[in-house]
Amino acid sequence: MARTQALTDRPLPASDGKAPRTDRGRRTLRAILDAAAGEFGERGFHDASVSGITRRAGVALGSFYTYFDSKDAVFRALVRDMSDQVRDHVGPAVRAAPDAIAAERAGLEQFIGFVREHQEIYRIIDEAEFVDPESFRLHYATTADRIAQRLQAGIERGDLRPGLSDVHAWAIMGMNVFLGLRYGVWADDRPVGEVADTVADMLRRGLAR
Amino acid sequence: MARTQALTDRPLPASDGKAPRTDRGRRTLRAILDAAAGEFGERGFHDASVSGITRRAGVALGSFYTYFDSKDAVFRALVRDMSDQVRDHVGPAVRAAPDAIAAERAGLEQFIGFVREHQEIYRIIDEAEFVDPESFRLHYATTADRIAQRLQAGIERGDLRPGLSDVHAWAIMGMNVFLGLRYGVWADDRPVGEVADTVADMLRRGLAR
DNA sequence: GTGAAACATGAACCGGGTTTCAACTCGGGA
DNA sequence: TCCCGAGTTGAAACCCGGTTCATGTTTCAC
Repeated sequence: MARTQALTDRPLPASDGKAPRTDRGRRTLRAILDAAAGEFGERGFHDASVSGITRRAGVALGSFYTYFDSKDAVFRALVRDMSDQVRDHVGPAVRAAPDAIAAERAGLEQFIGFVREHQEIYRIIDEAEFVDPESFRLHYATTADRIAQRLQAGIERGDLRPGLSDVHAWAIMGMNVFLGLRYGVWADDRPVGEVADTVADMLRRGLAR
Repeated sequence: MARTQALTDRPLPASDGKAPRTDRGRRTLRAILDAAAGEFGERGFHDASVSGITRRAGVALGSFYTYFDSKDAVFRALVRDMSDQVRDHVGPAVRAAPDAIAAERAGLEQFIGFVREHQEIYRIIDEAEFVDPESFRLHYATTADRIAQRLQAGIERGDLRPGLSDVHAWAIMGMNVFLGLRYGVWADDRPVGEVADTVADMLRRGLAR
């Protein structure tokens, strides 16, 4: 359950008015967040317990409430944090791609790779549909939006045919999410590159004979 | 929250050894299942309560335990039931399609249509990822399998190019699920047929210029 | 060095929801 | 008509985890 610090240096996501003011406090908050990712990832929101989080973090139960208002609040913080991590991990490779199809290929490849390192993101982001619908919506709406912008850029560069819409963006996102689940979380019986190649080929030429 | 009886006449899904033996019992079980679909669909698994289900069903709390061993058990029964309903609703149109791309188009069209009538399906099947992972896995694995079989048939008929694999099947399923969420549940700002046409075109020719 | 603010602790409180159960009613076969 | 198993009832036992809070400890600016 390795946790990488996100690339950009955001303030640590505590509840309003509960941001730590000393290094000691920042360390404790970090420990709680990492523990929460583990606890929620393994047991799901409902079976996860605040005392389980603090036990993993090696702090007292009460310390949790120094930084978060509730169990919901830490979950919300985690969802935003993971959403940002995905974006930061996928972005660079996408921007470095030579053309639009290659960009989508790179996006998928990076995404599945990220998922293999952070299998808990499915349990956390998907469960947000029930625990924190706002964050869930936001995550997918902005992701689809980024894809739509890339498609638009591809059209303008002449890589892609005109007339692509948000429907295409949502289709691509859906593919990526399910391929990540199947080949990143459930099993790794195919190399990431092979899956990405297959999809890139499908996006380029379609399936017809 | 209309509920259609599934096409095939399966025994009503009670817990083991708790199947009703009289008509009166079958009516009560049916009422509990329908109420459960409404309750879980509106409030999600953990906010839903057994007393909420029995209140909706108009039966006493204790009657619930005549038919189900636990809150988990009724949820499990519901997931399988909805999974079967989707299959039964989408199947006929897919089989009637003239070629492989048309079949996928029809499948998506039917699916989004079904979702618009049964928005609770996402709350129930998606939440199964946490409440009943076995059913969740089963639902998506068998769905992907059916798509893979259709692709294979399409290849043999000469509609599709050879070399399509389970990756393509999972990609298509992912597209469908997310398009159903976006254009079936979140908003209906595009006609179902338009979404289906867009995807069919994408599957046929790809996105490249 | 000192004091005040930040931080840490964990027992106890508390509410809510699942499950049990013993008493009761219903309905259909003989 | 009578009988008995199937079905119904809802109060209460039971369980469990989120949250609070009074007390003790650490940090750091001055």
